Amino acid sequence: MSEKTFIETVKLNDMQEAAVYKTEGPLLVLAGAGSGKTRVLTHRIAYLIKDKGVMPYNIMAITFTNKAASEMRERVDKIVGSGADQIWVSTFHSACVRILRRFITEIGYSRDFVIYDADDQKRVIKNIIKQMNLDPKMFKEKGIAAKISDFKNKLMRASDVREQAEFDFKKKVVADIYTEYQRVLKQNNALDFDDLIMKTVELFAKNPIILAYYHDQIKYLMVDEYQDTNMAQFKLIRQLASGSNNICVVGDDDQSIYKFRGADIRNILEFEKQFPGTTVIKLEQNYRSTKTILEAANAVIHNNVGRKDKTLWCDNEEGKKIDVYQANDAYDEASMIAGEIQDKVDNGQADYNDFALLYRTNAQSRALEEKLMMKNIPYKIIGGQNFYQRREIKDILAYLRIIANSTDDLAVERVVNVPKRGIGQTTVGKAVDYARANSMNLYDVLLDASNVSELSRASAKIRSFTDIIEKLRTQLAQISTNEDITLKTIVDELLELTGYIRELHAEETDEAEARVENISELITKIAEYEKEHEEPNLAEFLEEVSLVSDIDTMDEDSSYVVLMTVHSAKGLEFPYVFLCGMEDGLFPGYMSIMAEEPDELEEERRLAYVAITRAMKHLTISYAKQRMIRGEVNYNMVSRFVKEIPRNIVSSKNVTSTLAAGRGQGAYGTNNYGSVPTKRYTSGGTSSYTSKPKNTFGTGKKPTFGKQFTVTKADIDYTVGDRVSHIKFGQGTVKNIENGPRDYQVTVEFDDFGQKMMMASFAKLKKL
DNA sequence: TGGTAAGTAACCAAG
DNA sequence: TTACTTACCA
Repeated sequence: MSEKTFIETVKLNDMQEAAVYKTEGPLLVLAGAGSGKTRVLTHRIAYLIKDKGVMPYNIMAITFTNKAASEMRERVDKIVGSGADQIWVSTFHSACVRILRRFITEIGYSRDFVIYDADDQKRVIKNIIKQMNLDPKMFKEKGIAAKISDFKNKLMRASDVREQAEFDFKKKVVADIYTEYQRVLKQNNALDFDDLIMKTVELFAKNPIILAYYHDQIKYLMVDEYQDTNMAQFKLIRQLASGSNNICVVGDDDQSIYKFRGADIRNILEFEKQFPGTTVIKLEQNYRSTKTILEAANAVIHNNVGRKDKTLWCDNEEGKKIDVYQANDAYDEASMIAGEIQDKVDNGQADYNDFALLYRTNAQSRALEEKLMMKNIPYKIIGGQNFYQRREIKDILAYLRIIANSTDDLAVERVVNVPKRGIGQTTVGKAVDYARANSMNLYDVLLDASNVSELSRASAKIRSFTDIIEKLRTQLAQISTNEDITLKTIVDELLELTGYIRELHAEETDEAEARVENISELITKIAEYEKEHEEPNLAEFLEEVSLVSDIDTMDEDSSYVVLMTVHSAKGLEFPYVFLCGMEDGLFPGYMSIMAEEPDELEEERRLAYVAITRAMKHLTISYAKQRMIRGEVNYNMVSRFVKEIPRNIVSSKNVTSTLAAGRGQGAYGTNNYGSVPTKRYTSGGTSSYTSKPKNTFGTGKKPTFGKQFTVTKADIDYTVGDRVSHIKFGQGTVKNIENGPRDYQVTVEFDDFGQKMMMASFAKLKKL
């Protein structure tokens, strides 16, 4: 760290600076929440390029989401001006795809492989279980999929599992399923997510020359969110770093929250052992949150035993106390939150995108969504079901996959009878059997159906399917020569030939209409892709799509409240955070309370720590006295994590509403709180009980279709005086339309709900 | 073969 | 509560 010519250093503190200048050799940066680790990474890259003269393409940075990757690239770009596009910034998965697309033939796969998601995996496993005549009660596809994933994260092949199983019957069967699973994937020319990492490690292990090629390229390697890497990822990093030994990892053991999917905290705790000569730098100054929020976070996380000792501090203002609300049920909780948001926005204190609603489980989004919709607050739900996992989208993509890759049997199985064309289970079963018996691809069997006696009766129907595929394939082949044909026109044609949209319209339900909208969104995405790429390529599009996570679609510039799980929120920050459903049994989850190992509870506590530290200005915590879970009403106590927050920085309140009123006493001051805990764990046992279903106060309405609401200026086809319908409020008459800065403000007099003012793009009004 | 009714398992988190 | 599977009939 000799020369400090770098302009930006003025903005960095000593520790951050040290991390930026320590470019050679292994470096472990233990970066507490909000301590500016992204800033360190971006400045480090900028320093390498500007001051050390390192070529951008000699730098690689690995992140967990595409969003983090593109942000990093943007920020580096701002500092260095140009060349940032040549830095290899990507997620583990896309980096591996890129490597495998080039070299996977070396380990016996074909370069045009497709990527199977969780849904595809389950289908494959389900087929195998059926085919092996196993008891589906004992072998559930989800459980098996999780096991296989675990094995792969530990780089164990099926043969390794089998060896290890010895006389363990069940494990042996699992090994057999795993073996067959790999065979099917290979036959379908497919890799699953875990394969992407594992096969890359395998490739490098088998082929030092290829690894050397990457060593030549990657002189400086950086890894973000290192605490969440699993064993396979660790091996990969070690392989890549073994060339230059310039490896910098950034992470925080207190924010390790992905143990359940194989993350191994030892990767960060034992980094120094794995990379001798490591420099360790701790970033403990928080720039994100108020003193109050930080104090709460520290108080909570200090109850964990297995952690590297450190304490975050900050120079920021004291800030307001943390609000803790007791609500009667999830609907009260949601109303309270929606009300608070609306107040702050109306006062001009905040914009919608300053708010995040965080919860432990995706199911909690329902009540919140409903109340937000009631109040016309624009929102976006992140996670749960990803856009590309929706049924209609997967159907269309399956067609595209077949067109692009005829060996993808799974895709064929999925849509051969979608929309219905009279090809039933029996027929598909026969075709699958025939294909297996003759080691053919399913699609080739279908093509030849008229010559297969078992299929002759259905051959006309099968023909109607293969004709579509063949026609589209011909078009795809002409895509580069005939300028009238584009990916978009192929999809249009696909929808036309299959009648997919017509079917949906015929249903005449809101849900079907939402699906139609999703499909048009998909078409838009395809068109965008084509615009962005010189030589659009269907396989490449499918690949991009399969690696998109839901968080990648979040857009800070749009004005909406975001709803997501605490897991999804890792790495993000928001001025105002609502942490909902803080009840023992929900957060921490029932399973972790019951677990014998304290590890599980500690992971939940880290999760709570992550949640609290997302907040910049103010944190509101809420819990409900009763909550409906799976049709049963649960009565839970306030979360033990809330009790771990010092009382003097908490302001507890009761949510009063027509429903809660009269139900008596105070929020968490009186009934549930007990004494301020100073000891590690509060008294054991379960603090929640469940009653049989009884009358619920909920409205019984369900606003949730696939579609979500984002704010882009809408095209509106109605004017003042028109009759319109709203998804929730029913019919009404348009009273006024104002052209606002971002969107049209529409005032509608609803027949049943009175006058409402709403944003056009959000309200999705339909002209009648 | 496909539609509907009844039955049942699932909600813990994600790429 | 909801989504998905199984059972039975047209």
